[in-house]
Amino acid sequence: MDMNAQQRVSSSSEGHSLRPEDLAAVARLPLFCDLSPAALAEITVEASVVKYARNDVIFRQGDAPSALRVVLDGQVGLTGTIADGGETMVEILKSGEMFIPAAVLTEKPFLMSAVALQPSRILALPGERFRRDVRERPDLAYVMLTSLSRHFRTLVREVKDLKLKSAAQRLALYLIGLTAKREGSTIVRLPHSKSVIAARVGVRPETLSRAFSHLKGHGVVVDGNAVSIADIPALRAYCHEGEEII
Amino acid sequence: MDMNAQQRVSSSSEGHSLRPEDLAAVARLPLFCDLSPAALAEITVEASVVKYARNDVIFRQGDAPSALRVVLDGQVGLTGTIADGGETMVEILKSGEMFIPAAVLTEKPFLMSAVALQPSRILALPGERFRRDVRERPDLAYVMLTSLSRHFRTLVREVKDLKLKSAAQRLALYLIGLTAKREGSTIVRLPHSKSVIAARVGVRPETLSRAFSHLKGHGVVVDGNAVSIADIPALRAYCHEGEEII
DNA sequence: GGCAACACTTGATCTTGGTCAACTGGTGCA
DNA sequence: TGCACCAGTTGACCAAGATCAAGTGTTGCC
Repeated sequence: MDMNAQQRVSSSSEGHSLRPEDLAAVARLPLFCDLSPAALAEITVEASVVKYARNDVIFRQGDAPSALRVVLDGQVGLTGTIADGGETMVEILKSGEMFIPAAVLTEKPFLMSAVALQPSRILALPGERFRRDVRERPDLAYVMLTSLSRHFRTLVREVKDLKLKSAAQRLALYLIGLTAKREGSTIVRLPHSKSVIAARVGVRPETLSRAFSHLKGHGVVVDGNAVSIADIPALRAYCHEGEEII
Repeated sequence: MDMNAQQRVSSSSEGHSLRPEDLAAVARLPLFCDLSPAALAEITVEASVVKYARNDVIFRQGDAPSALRVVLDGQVGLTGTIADGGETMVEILKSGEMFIPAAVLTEKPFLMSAVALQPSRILALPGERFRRDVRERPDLAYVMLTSLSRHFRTLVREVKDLKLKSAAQRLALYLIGLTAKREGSTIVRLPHSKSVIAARVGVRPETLSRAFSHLKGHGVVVDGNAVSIADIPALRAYCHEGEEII
């Protein structure tokens, strides 16, 4: 919750702004790896990298979007807030993920605040420049379009899950997401504190606790932040996933 | 629920496919009005217009996306379904709105089914062709990107509302949306049956009824499908809208 | 070591919205 | 005219999740 312990690491004064190792890291991002090195260099001319400590606020809901951001290292949470004190985690981002492209492209105020959930390094692509690049570089526009399309579909799934599924089912889906493509039985490590996960799943921490104990009946055993899942397909079936299409 | 009473009105056999008046209608869409007439003609070469009767299914959740679609006339509902019988309306579209761009661009199965809520005329832009056009025409990619960005933000708002607001507040937001930009007091006509609105807001019809009577205490009076709102800013305040940023 | 702070859990109770059922009024149709 | 059907409302009850409160570790700090 404390503001602005962040630290600009590399900035845009002379020539190219990013340190070579940062540029290399950016080139490896799934997001930008389809772009030519030349295009990438162009796009990142005015970019900078900023470090944030845990719990630093990166921007606040309502702010004007100044830059498109990409998580280079760490974790970022996007939280929606409401006047009466309600708050929820809309999304949690990890390394390699871009955030708030829609706000930057539409030049509308942020709908969410961003907080560093872990010490993080964030790439910032200034909005004005980025919008110009998108207008002038078809390759960038295309990459953005496919990325935003994929992202859009995760949000549609989110809306459906919120309207149609129980807290325990949403938690199970979250856990399945953590297992990535593994099948059969697995042990996963929870990448966040349980209260963060609760906000992400859309329940209170108390309810998350109860949802976990409910999932015991479906082969999910929790020990601290290690979760073992006995039978992923069974868990998937429990939340009706895979019957409708992924 | 009955399938395929639809009727192809103009198709893609010889030369240009659309009737001139359809092409003119397409050119007027907010979506495409920034494109040059030449570009538009190109893009719509393989397009067709299909008519659907009320309750016709346009496509089903899980189907492979064959074409990007645009509502020329009528209303279309996008519903998400779950194996155990649960169903919800994720979105309702009216004339001039495009749907399922994300599924077409990513070539992934539909996450929702589409149903004509009213007799409708739907423009279909075949997927293969459309994807090629997007790749080859920067102007089209750019238009799609801004449109999808705007759309994305409405979904983010939806997620926040579902997580943070009560049924009555979501109904109030829906009503405010109907009033568009009007201020002060207004009377609006509900554009759908109440059961459709209930699914859209994310509650049962019974709960919608009760939410309406709850809103009486906030200056909302319902008579059939005419709704009078005494004080829009007050209603907005009731659902904490405008305090957080729109 | 001892104590405060925090994260999480568990239990009791309350609120919201869902479920089931009965009823009303309109609409279409025989 | 009368009847079946559908959309919507209302009431009684139920269930999921929130809230409030107390308790258990664990961590970090003096």
